[in-house]
Amino acid sequence: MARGIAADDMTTGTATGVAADTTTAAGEAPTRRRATVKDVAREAGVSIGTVSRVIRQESSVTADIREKVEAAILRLGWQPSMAAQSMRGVRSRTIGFIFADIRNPLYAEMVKGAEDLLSEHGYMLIVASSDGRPEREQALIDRFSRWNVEGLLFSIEDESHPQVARALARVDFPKVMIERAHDNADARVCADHYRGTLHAAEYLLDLGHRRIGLISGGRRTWVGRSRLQAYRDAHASRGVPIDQRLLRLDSFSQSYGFRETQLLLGLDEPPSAILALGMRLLAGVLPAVRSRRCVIPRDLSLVVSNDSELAQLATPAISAIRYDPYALGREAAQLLMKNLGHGERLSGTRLEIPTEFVMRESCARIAPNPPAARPDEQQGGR
Amino acid sequence: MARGIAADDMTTGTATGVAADTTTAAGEAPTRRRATVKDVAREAGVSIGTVSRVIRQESSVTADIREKVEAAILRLGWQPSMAAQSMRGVRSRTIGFIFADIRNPLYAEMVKGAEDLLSEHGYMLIVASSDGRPEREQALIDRFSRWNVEGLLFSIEDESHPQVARALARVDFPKVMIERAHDNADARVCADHYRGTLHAAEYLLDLGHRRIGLISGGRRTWVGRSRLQAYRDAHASRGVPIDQRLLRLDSFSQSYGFRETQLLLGLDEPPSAILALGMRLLAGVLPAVRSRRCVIPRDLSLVVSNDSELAQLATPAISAIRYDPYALGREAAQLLMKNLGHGERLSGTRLEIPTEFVMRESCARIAPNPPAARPDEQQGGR
DNA sequence: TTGTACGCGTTATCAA
DNA sequence: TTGATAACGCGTACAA
Repeated sequence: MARGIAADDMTTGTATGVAADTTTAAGEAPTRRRATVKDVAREAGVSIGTVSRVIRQESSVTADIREKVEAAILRLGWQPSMAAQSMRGVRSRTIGFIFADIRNPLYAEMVKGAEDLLSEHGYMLIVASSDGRPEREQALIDRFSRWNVEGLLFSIEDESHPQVARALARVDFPKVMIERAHDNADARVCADHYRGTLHAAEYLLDLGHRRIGLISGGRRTWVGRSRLQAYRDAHASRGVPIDQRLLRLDSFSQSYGFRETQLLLGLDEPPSAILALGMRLLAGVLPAVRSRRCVIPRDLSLVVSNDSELAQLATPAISAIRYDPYALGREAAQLLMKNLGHGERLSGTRLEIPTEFVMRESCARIAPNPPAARPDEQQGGR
Repeated sequence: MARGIAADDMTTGTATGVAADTTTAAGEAPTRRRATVKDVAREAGVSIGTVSRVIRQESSVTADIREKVEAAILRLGWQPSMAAQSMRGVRSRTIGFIFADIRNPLYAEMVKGAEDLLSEHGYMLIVASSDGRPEREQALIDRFSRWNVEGLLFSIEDESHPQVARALARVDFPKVMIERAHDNADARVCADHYRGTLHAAEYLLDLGHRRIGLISGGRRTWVGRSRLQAYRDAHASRGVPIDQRLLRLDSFSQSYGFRETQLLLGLDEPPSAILALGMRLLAGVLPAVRSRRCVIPRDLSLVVSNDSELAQLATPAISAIRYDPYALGREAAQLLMKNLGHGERLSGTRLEIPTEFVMRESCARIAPNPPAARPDEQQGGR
């Protein structure tokens, strides 16, 4: 009576059969048993083999029997148990995706991209975040493996962590790294951060900037290394030396962006430009800049990565290094599907998503004279 | 020979053991079989029952045997198959979460909140997005059920969709609705949108606004209804009639925000204030406002929901109705855990997350005289 | 074309 | 304390 389900079925169907719960004498928990093939077979008056053949779309079933079975299935609301199917070697049609934090909009986009492509292939995506903790990454890999996922999309936190490497090695489904490089993966998909960063750094250098702050994270990942390398190469190509104190490479977090911006602007020789490379940094950089009554681009030029609504709509609009994370997720999933198709792995495949530089209003040319004494910068007099 | 497991074990003994693959004579696919209890039992020289007892932490196993078994497990890299365990009724320790689109940062926060709480209880969260399509919602519910999830967090798209209602009814685990109301769920957690919207609307009315545009979505959900009700009640309490043309209630999308803002501002009698209630609307509203050379708050007052970095850092900063989606996700998961604990369902529980109004610089007082002719509004006199 | 019986990898119940 | 064995729900040879 608390649950109208059984009652409803009774009145309508020929016989609810097993799916209906056995309400024990008193008003106890209405624990209802899930229907099984046997129940369906009995309900339809056939054998379990026939039921199995019906749901597996085998052609060797006569129309009327098929109808009877399908009706019974509908009546009982039966669905084959994944567990039992899985034990018989039926594929799970499921892909796992592990990354640090779903709150990073980039990952959210990638997840959506992957999910869309996978669903086109009848696959389902299950995601879990690791918080960037290697133990959790390892636990999740193991857990996914126990769930019989058929493949894994993974954005590892520390590419050189031995435990995680071992966990990756011992599972036998294809693995695609996202924005990372790893020997134990079959393929990787990354945005072209090197080129994007190179372009941005050269742009700033060519505007005359000689002290460019770099705020970013991911020291232990391919993304971090590419960006730093591009920053260095740009300086080398323009013959500009790098002041190590301008490098702040320990985190992507908003609070880190805030703190390090303040510190940079407080230096004796503050940078005249900042590269803030990491989705959430901008929301920390902007308040820090404003708190110092610093005006962009007059007092400071700024380039961020990735693009965001905030970068587009801030005043002034912030120039950004952009790429399409949705496409990245989609490509990665695509690669996984290909790998699943071939028995052999297309190992070593490496896909690169292009980056583009979106020029807005956050950068200004700087006078080539040394900023030692600046008598005229009081009110930005023309 | 096809599966070298036994052979490998023999030869290596303590070393890599079974997990290592046996590349068959030619360069064939190194298809590796997963180890099972039997393998472990054989490796450790015990029976499978003992192995099972070891991993289930039963106390009735002597220390030396336990050690032998654990060593064997480590050597073979064995993990009990979820499928087989599941068939024996072992709980999956997994919760499902269904919503429209993970790219909505609110959901991302909720997911994180739920995930954090669940992991404290040894549970794992698996999420999937429905794209707001009822068929997909239904398919996902069924799929989760087949995966033996123990509970479901769900933000249904259309509360009155019969198919989805039936899908919900036929699965027997506890279900908690997120930001929605539904008879077939055991509990619900919502933000107090009514109060938040009421406060915002009254605030605008008290500033003298008489024509307040409302842009939002979710007609078929509790959220949408609460907001509209609050909007109406605020007007009623201030004795202000509502012009139906100011109501734009068909979507939460950014593009909808852009289009409807343009349309509203193009009316013969445009609104003097806009309530944009939906996370992604602001990114559409702002450009639309700017494209009309309309200045906030001089020409238009604006209040949005939910709060965001964009609202905080835009110029001027935008007043917002705020709540904590992380807490919402966490509370919902908490409720689910409670439901799992008790055999009986704490049905009908309803939790409300408080909203607050964050006043910033996007609203201005408006003169009480009718805006029919406005000769002095050329350059914002004074 | 349909039914029967076995096995998948676990857990749990018996005996020993 | 340990070992043998019967389930669990499904897929599938094989028999009818």
